[in-house]
Amino acid sequence: MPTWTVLELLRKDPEAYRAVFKKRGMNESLLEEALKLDSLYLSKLKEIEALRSEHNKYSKLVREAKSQEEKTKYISIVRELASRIDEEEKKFQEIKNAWENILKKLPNILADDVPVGFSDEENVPVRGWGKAKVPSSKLKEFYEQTEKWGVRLDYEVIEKEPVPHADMLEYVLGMGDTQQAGKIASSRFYYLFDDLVWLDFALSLLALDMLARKGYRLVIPPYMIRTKVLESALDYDTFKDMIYKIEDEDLNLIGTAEHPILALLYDNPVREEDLPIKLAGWSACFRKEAGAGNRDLKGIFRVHQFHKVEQFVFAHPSDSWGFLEEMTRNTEEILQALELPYRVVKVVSGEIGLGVAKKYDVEVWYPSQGRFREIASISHLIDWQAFRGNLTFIRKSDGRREYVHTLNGTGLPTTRAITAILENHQQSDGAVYIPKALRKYLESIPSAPKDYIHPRKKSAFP
RNA sequence: GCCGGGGUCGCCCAGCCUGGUAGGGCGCCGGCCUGCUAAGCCGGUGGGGGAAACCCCGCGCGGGUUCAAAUCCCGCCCCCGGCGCCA
Repeated sequence: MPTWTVLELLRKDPEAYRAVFKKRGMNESLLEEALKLDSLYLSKLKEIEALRSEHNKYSKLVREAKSQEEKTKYISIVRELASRIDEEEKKFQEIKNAWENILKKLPNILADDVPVGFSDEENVPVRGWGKAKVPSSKLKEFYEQTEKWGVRLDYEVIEKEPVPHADMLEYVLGMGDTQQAGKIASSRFYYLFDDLVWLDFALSLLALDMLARKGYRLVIPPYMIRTKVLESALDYDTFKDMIYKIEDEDLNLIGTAEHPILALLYDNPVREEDLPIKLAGWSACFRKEAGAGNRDLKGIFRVHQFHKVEQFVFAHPSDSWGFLEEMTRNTEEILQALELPYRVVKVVSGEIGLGVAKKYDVEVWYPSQGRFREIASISHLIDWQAFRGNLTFIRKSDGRREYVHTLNGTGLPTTRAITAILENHQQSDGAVYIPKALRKYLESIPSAPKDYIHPRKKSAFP
């Protein structure tokens, strides 16, 4: 395999790597074990190679032997060696498996400017945008999530309590049904109706169009992938309870387009001059949301199935960092087009994810909750995923392989964007304002709403 | 699902029948030569270990036979063609 940042650091500067464990709040016994296993692996590897070398030497002599007598002699030596190699290889295979397993558990390095901390509340806001509607009862909370950190957002104090998105959806607009969906599927599923269907499409179109105009290639990926491919994308042990698996087949429903897009280069090297490869994917996403408990059970904020536009970049190691900023800006521009007030936070070392070197979350203001909620997340994985999935490019100078860098980021998750719109763009008469940037995607559709989504006239069904 | 053909280095292909150092072409990189954007010639171009010499591994994946497997045998995956079935 080409040089992997993590393995290189483990071998050349274990103490620097230990600092990563400390920052992430990880148990260092994993590091000790990795160091021990790696040196055991290397010494056993050399031992076996020496034996195999002997074996090859005598095997060659068998072929070149002049007499039958000589031949018989060499064959018996080779036989002897073969059985020793067999024995040693069994032991080595165990070591190798353990070695590979532990490599897959190792955390990525961290960027120098990742804040050290172990809870979401320590995430560091870096900037904000928009004009937030803040209920007078939530002013203190708003301050604590913005100006306290030196991040300024315009705001307007509202006296009337905002309607939570779930109530907007089901009772004010009458365009969602989570009760019946719960009955026929389970909680966290939903029916969306009428104008919200158009809104869902329009949101996808807006995000795809903005990214396509920035040079991102559009893609609809497979919605199911093999387990070993998924393992290359993430720390499978941690995530396996979150993933829907197809019965009797080695297929998993994707939780995000990130994974099948990443797999475009799975065992499929590209040429150096093809980098960077920038993609904007659209897919349905399926998530068990195990461990979410009772959080966000109402409405469609946290659901098992939704549509999402995803940004993905395969980058050259020499210039990958700029894309983290570029992709974050892209997300911000989409939210600005939707006129949604948001803040960007740098995620702390303890919450960043095993494979991630640096991550920004983008959070939209929810007036009824008095807090910013995550709508997007942009991560730089360096060569962590590339190592697992063997994602390489062929160096032009010498034809050798090198790992690509991968970055992924939310473009726009549509159902969550709908909740943000229902919260931020609700009017006193129950209608919902449609941001101007979305309108051109609705204009060509005669039955679609154009400037406002109005509550549905009551009828018996649903 | 059945029958047949196929999967070999970034791409195209040979080698398989008859087991014994994986070869050619294209592309790319470097060098040489010739002064002219060309052609020609030489070398390099899968992975690992090693300071290096060099050694080990690698022919879709996994097993087996053998002193020795790209090559023979078994299972699986994928691609192409034909047949069947079909929202």
